[in-house]
Amino acid sequence: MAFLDFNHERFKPGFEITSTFVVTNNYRMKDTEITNLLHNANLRVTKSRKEVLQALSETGDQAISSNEIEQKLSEIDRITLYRILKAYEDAGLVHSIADGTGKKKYAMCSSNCSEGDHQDNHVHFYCRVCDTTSCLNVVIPTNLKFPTNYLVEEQQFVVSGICKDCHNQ
Amino acid sequence: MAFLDFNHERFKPGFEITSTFVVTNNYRMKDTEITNLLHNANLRVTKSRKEVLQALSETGDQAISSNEIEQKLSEIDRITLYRILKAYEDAGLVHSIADGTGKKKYAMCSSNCSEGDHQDNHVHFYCRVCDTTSCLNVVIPTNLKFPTNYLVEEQQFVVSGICKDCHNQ
DNA sequence: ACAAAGATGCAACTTTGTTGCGTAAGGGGG
DNA sequence: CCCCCTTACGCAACAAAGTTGCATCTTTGT
Repeated sequence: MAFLDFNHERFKPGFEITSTFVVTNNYRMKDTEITNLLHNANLRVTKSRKEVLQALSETGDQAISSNEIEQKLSEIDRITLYRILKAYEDAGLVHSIADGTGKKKYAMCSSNCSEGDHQDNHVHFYCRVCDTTSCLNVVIPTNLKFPTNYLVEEQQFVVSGICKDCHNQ
Repeated sequence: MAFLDFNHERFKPGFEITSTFVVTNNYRMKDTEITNLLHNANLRVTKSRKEVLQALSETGDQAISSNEIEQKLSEIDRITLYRILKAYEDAGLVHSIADGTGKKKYAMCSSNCSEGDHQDNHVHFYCRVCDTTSCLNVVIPTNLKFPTNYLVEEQQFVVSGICKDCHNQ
């Protein structure tokens, strides 16, 4: 856990991003992969749960809302979906983003998103043209000089504007 | 406007915060001040609008929800309040924060928050204990090395955890 | 003071999200 | 393979946030 004390220390996060920006794959997971993922997370394997993970893996780095998942799956119950997403978030399989649109967006955690004390420490981008939120493969460094008094548990860095696809038109 | 291109340039914002963390005043604005503020923003001066600005100025650096404002004012219509807040946001008098709670929080813009192309470029902190969101007097620098392709218009940096008051107990 | 422009207030509605509870299904033990 | 406990599902009902339309009232420039 990092500490904040803006009175005594400089707030100098010192971004030093080493990774370049690469769009993560829109990989359609195999059934066995999904089952293993659920097993490892101590979650029961059900039809709905597998479908939700499937849907999230297909969208890749693009974060989608509960409603969008519901439409992709058509058969799933709305309330069940909420509960599944909550379970996934608690388990660290999925992270949610408040992108300013008022709707929570969900995306699969990448492998570097550790369970338990899991932080979603990458930058998100919201495009106001195509109304999509995506995960950028750019990590908010955890070695920020956060001083005392404030206990920092999570950080969300959402950049909004126009994404590369919409901007090139 | 800054540009993003994670392929060619390092995402190296290079935080260099010069201001220290100081809680801004919970200053109760005078009636004439409020009137001037509205005039300068080309907004009509009405009872409700003055009261909303009053309420927001009283909370100071603490961002509050539409609902909280409604309760402080008791007489105001819920829908009118939404419209007032929208008008204030458009005019650059007020900025909103998506702190992850699902409710939009509002706070007055400080003087360095320029109108028009107004960015709310300071860090926000959400405390999960007292359930409050506050503006930190710490600015996200605008000289981030944002390269091409992505057009960056706004940035929101929300840090959450436990605030100094709740942590010292 | 008048008239146009704009703000207000009410109704009705949509969307998002939550809670409770009976039923169905998963999965470990025998 | 079946039983049974635990957990997930699905429905209803509800709560809260936010939007739209429209008639009425208020502000403000002339």
